[in-house]
Amino acid sequence: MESDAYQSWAPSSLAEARTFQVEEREPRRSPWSRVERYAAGAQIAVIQAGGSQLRLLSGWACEMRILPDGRRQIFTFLLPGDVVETRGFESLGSRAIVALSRLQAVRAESDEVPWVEHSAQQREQRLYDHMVRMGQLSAKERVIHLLLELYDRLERVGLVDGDTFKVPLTQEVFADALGLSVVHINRTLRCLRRDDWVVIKSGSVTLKNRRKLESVACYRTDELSKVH
Amino acid sequence: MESDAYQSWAPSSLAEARTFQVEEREPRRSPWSRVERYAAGAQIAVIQAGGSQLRLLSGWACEMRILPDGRRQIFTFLLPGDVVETRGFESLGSRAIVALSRLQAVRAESDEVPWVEHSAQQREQRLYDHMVRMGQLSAKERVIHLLLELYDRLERVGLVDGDTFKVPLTQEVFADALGLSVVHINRTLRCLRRDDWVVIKSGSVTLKNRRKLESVACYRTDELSKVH
DNA sequence: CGTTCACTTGACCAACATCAAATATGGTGG
DNA sequence: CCACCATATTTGATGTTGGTCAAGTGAACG
Repeated sequence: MESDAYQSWAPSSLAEARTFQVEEREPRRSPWSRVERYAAGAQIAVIQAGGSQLRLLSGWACEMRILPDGRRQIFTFLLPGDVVETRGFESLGSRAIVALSRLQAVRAESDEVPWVEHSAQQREQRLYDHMVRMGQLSAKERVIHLLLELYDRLERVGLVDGDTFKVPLTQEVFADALGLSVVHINRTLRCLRRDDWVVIKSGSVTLKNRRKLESVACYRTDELSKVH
Repeated sequence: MESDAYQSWAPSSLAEARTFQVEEREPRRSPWSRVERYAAGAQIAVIQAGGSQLRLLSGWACEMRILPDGRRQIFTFLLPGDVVETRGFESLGSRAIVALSRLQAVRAESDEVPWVEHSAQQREQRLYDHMVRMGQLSAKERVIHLLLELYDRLERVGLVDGDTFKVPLTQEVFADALGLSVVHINRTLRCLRRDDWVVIKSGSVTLKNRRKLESVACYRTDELSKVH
């Protein structure tokens, strides 16, 4: 299951990406009858008024909010296999779900209910982890902690190759997620590279010595994620 | 409906407050048949294994996590009228619910289901707001933003007197909630007092000029909260 | 090849943390 | 009512983290 080529995300275009674009769905070889496709930067949640749920097949998205003065906060990342919660979005766009790369998704079927619920639980768990990151961890810890989470989640759906995985995120997206400036994200990454803890190269991340990283960042593999 | 006298919260005792204490329930004049009582610092969630829900009658609690190195993150405050979520706590204590003052609570009845769900939605909304606070706002903004949230929530249950309300929180609790040091919380409060924006005196908070505070802190009154 | 966007780096500064100590404040027993 | 204790608040001095501004590099794309 190869994911789509990652496409860069123009942050300037994102702010006014109120117009979503659904590309033509074409059957292809995918076993899914109704695959929906979205372009990077597309806002994909608001259209789901009916309260139905989408499951991501490939590509990344995020939940975010934009403040009146332009500051952005990313709440969580949505990865292949995740179910996109679209309930509750009637309550005025305090959150938006935005594609971070090209995306494929399908409607969740009724026989997937347990999976959908499990996904929702994990998502809530991630919100708490993310709050700890931003409230208690230093910049270096935050980056490592987030990378470990991404590793674990991608590993679970078979998207990790050894200790390396693809991350279609610009440093600006990292900054908006972790509550840091782009410049400081950059310096932090350089540090991690210098100490040979994490190798980041054009969308590819390699975690050396996972154990050490876990203890440095107070990362605790979440029990819930092992269910199922 | 006068709330209980607030009791101070000993942070040191909190960490090891694994033992909850349920005081004797006495009928008193309260109209509730089965009122449960908790002392300040008591951990109240873990005992609810059945997945039933408690509704707070008086007193404050919080959801929090303690990191292995002792750092604490408070996720949200639970106020009178709120429903304490106790589902999902089987998933190993990644969160604890702790009383911040003396507390009274009752089991939620089955005819309260819509209210319970509404409370859960609001709680989720608060988690997002809190992430924005910690990720994007400055110290001054964070404090104001939080105080505005508390004001709105207390106002909804009739616990605001004019522009003044009681807050049974130490500055350390504020610090743990907002991801700041106690010292800096203190200095920030002094600033707010100096500029005559907020008056804080022994557990009482008065917000002068709410409009200005809202715009300073990027506070947006949440539409969801007006439902019901 | 010029444009755009992401990444990188340096210089500088503001926000916030840390350490230490002094000063309330509230609850207690006498 | 007072003295005492523990905890909370306040303040100063000082250091660190991370933000801002600005400029430059590099890579992708038409």
